Amino acid sequence: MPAPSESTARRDKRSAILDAAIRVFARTGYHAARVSDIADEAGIAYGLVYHYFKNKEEVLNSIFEERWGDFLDVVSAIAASDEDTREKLFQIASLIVNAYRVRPDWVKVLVLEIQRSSRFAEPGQMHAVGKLFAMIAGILRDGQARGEVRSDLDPKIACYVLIGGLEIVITGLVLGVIEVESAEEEGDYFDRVARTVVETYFNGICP
Amino acid sequence: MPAPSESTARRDKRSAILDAAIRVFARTGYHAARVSDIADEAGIAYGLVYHYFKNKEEVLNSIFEERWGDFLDVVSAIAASDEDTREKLFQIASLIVNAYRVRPDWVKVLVLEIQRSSRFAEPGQMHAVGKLFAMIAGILRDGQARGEVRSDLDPKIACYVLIGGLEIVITGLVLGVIEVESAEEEGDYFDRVARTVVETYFNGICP
Amino acid sequence: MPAPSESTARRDKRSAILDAAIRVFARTGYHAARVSDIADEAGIAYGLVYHYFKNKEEVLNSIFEERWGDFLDVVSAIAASDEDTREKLFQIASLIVNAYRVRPDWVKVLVLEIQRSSRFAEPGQMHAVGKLFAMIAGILRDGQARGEVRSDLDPKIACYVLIGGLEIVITGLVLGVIEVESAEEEGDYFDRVARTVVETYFNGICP
Amino acid sequence: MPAPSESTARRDKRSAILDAAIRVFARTGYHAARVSDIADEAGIAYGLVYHYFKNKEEVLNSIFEERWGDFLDVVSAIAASDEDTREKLFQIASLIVNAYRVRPDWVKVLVLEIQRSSRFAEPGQMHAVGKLFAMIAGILRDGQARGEVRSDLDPKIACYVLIGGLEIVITGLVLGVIEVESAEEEGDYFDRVARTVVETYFNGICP
DNA sequence: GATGAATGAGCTTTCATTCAT
DNA sequence: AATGAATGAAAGCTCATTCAT
Repeated sequence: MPAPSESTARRDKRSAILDAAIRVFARTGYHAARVSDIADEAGIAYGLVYHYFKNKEEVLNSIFEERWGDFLDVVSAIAASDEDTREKLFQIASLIVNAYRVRPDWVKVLVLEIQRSSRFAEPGQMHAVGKLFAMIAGILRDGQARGEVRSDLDPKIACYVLIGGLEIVITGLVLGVIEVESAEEEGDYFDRVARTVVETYFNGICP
Repeated sequence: MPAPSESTARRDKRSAILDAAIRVFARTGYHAARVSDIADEAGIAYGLVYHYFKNKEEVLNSIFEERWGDFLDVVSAIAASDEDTREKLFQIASLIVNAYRVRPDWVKVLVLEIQRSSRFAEPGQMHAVGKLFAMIAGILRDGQARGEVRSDLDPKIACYVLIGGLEIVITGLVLGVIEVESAEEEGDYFDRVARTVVETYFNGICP
Repeated sequence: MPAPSESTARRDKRSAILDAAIRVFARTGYHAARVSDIADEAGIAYGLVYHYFKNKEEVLNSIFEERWGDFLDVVSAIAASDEDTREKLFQIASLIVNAYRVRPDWVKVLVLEIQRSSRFAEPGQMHAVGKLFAMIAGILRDGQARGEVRSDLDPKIACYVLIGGLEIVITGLVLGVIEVESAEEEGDYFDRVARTVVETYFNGICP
Repeated sequence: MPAPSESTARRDKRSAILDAAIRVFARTGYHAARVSDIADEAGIAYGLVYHYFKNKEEVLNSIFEERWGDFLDVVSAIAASDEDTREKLFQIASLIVNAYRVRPDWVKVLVLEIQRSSRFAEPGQMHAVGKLFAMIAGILRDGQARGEVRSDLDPKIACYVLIGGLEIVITGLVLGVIEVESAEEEGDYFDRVARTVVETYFNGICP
C-alpha cells in the first residue's frame, strides 16, 4: 500500500465524522446532540471523535470552515463570469436554493446552528459571512456601472434585501413551512423559487 | 389589599419570568439556557421558577402561546382593513421592524427555538409561524385580485422576499453592521427602513 | 431558628466536606481520589461538593489555605514569645511533630499532595511556604543577636537544615518508615523525636 | 550486525523509556502522567511502550527495581569501609547531593511515587527507602561504639536530621531559591554544601 | 520493531428538578 | 411565596490498552 492511501483513509474517516455530525446536528440541533450520537451515526466509538477533533465545538467549527469555503468559491466564480447582473444573481439564488435540495442537512446546520454560535459575537469572525455580502454587493455595483441596476440604491444595503429574501426562503424550507406542491417535479419547483425571488427583486411586485 | 391586586402580582411575576426567559433563550438558545440563568435574569431564586411553571419546557411553551397569538392578531387586523396593498404591507413592515426594534429577542426565540420543539411533531397541526407567511401571501393574493400586484408572481413565494428583506436589514441593525445616522431619531430611521424595503419590494432594483 | 445557625450549618457542611477530602486524599492521593469518594466519605451526594466548591482542585486549595494559615499563626506566636532560641525551636518542632500525631491525615495531604501541586511552580505561590522559612530564619537571626546562635551561619541557609530535618521526620512518619517503639507511650515518643532533632541541630552529633 | 548489538539496542531503548518515565513522573506524579507523555518525552510512539512493558505500573516497578538497588549498593560499600564516621557521612552526603544534582528526578520519583504503590502493602516486606535510613543509622551506631558520635542520641532519629538537611538544601537549589555563586564551579559548590551540612550536623549551631 | 487508529471504562462536571424550611 | 441545599441522571472528555498494519 502506498503512503498516500493512508493519508486518504485518515481524511476519509475525518470526513465521515463531519458528515455524520451534520446529519445529527440537523436532526437534533448542536446542543442537544451527544458526541455519542455522532459516533453512532458514523459507526465508530465515540472516543475516536476526540482523536480527530479537540471537542464537540471543533466539530461544528470544522463543518463551517470546510463547507462554507467551498460555497464561497462557487459564488466567487459566478461573480467573475461574463453574464449580466440578473443572470449572475439568478445563478447564485439557484445555487443557494438547490443547496438545500441536495444537502438539506448542510443548510440546516449552517443556517440554524452556526449563525447562533459565538462566531458572530466575536469581531472578525463576521468575516466569512461578510464575504458573501461583499460579493453580492460587488455584483450590484458592477450592475450599476453597466446601467443594469438603479443607481439610486446603496449596494451595501440593497444586497441585504436579496440575501434576506433567499435566507427566509431557505429557512422556510428548512423549517418545513414551505412545502413543495405535489403537482410538479421537485427540481422544477426549486428553480421556480429562485427565479421568482430574483425576478421580484428586479422588477418589484407592482404590475 | 384587595384580592385582584394579589392576582395581578402573581401574573406580573409570571410575566417577569417569561420576559427573562425570552432574553436568555435569545442569547444562548433553549438547550444551553439554564433555569438558573432565567432566575438570575429575573432577579429571583431558581426554585421559584418551578412554582409558576411545571418545568423548563413549559416556560418555552408559555412564551409561544402568550406572545405569538397577540402578534398574529395585529397582523390579522391589518390584513382585514380597507387600506390598499402597499399600505397594508407598509403597516406590517412597520410592525415587524418595530417589533424587532423593541423586542428583537422575541423574534429570535419565536423563529429559532420554538420551531424545533416537539410541539410541531404532531401531525395536522399548522406551523404557527407559517400562519404569518400565509396571511401576507393572502394580502398579496387580494392585491392581485384588485390589480395592485403583478399576477405572474406566486404569492406564497413572493411574500418571503418582503419578510426576508425586512429580517436581514433588522438583523444588520441588531448586529451593529448598519448604523443609525446620528442626524435622525431612531424611530424615524426604522420607519424609513420599512418604507425603503417596501418601496424596493414594489418597484424592484431595475432602472 | 435564628439566622446565624443557618450560616453555621453551611459552614459546618463545607468543613465536613473538607475533612472528608483530607481523609480521602491521605488514603489514596489527590489524583487517584474520586469526587464521589469524598462525597461518600462525607455521607452526601457528589453533586453537593460542587455546590460548595468549584471543582476538585479548589477542594485541595481550600484545605491548604485554611489549614496552613492556622499553622503559621501558631508559629508566628512562638516566634514572638520571650523564650530563648532553643526553646522556641523546640516548641515549633513539637508543634510540627505533634501535628502528625493528632492529625496525621492533614500532614499527609499538606506534605505529599500540596507540595507537588502546581502551587510551587508558579512564582508568588511560593509565598505561603516561604513564610515558614522566613519565620524560622528570623528566630535564628534573633538568636545570633542574643549570642545564642553561631554568628558564622547564614540564617537563611541554616534554617533549611532544621526544617529539612523535621520534614524528613514527618515524611518518615507519614510513609510509615519510622515506627513508634512499642515500649513507650506515643506522646512521649513524639516529644523525644522533636527534642532529638532540635538538640542535634544545636549541639551536633560530636561527643 | 552482530547479535549482541541488537540486544544492546533493545536494552538502550528500554532504558530510554525508563529515563523518560522518571522525568515525567517527577514532573507530574505517577497518576497524572500519561503513557503518551512518557512516549513523547522518549521520542517514540506510545504503542511502543507496551512492547517493552506490560503496562504503566510495570514501568514504575522497573524504575524502582533497576535504579534504587544500584544506589543502595554504593551506600552499603561506603558504610562497610574503613573511614571514620565523619568521612563516611561526608561521602554519603556527597553521593546524595550529587545524585540530586545529576538526577533530581530519580530522587523525587523514588521518594514520592513508589512508596504509595501497592508494592508495600505486602506484609513483611521492608521499605526499600527505609533501608537507606537504616544504613545511615547503622553508621551512626558504629560511630557511637567507636566514640566518634554522642552516645545519648537515638541513631534512628538522628539520621533524619542529616538526610533532611541535605534534602531541603538540595530542594532549595532545584527550585532556584538558593543560587550558586557565580565565582565557583557548580560541582565545587555542591561539594561545599555537602561539607557544610555535615559540619553543622557534627558541631551544631551553638557558638 | 514501530506506529497510531480504535475502543470504552471511568472520571469530572453540569444542571434540571425536588423539597425542607 | 420564596429560597437554595440536596440529589443524581446524563453528558463531555481523558487516557490506558489493544491491535491491524
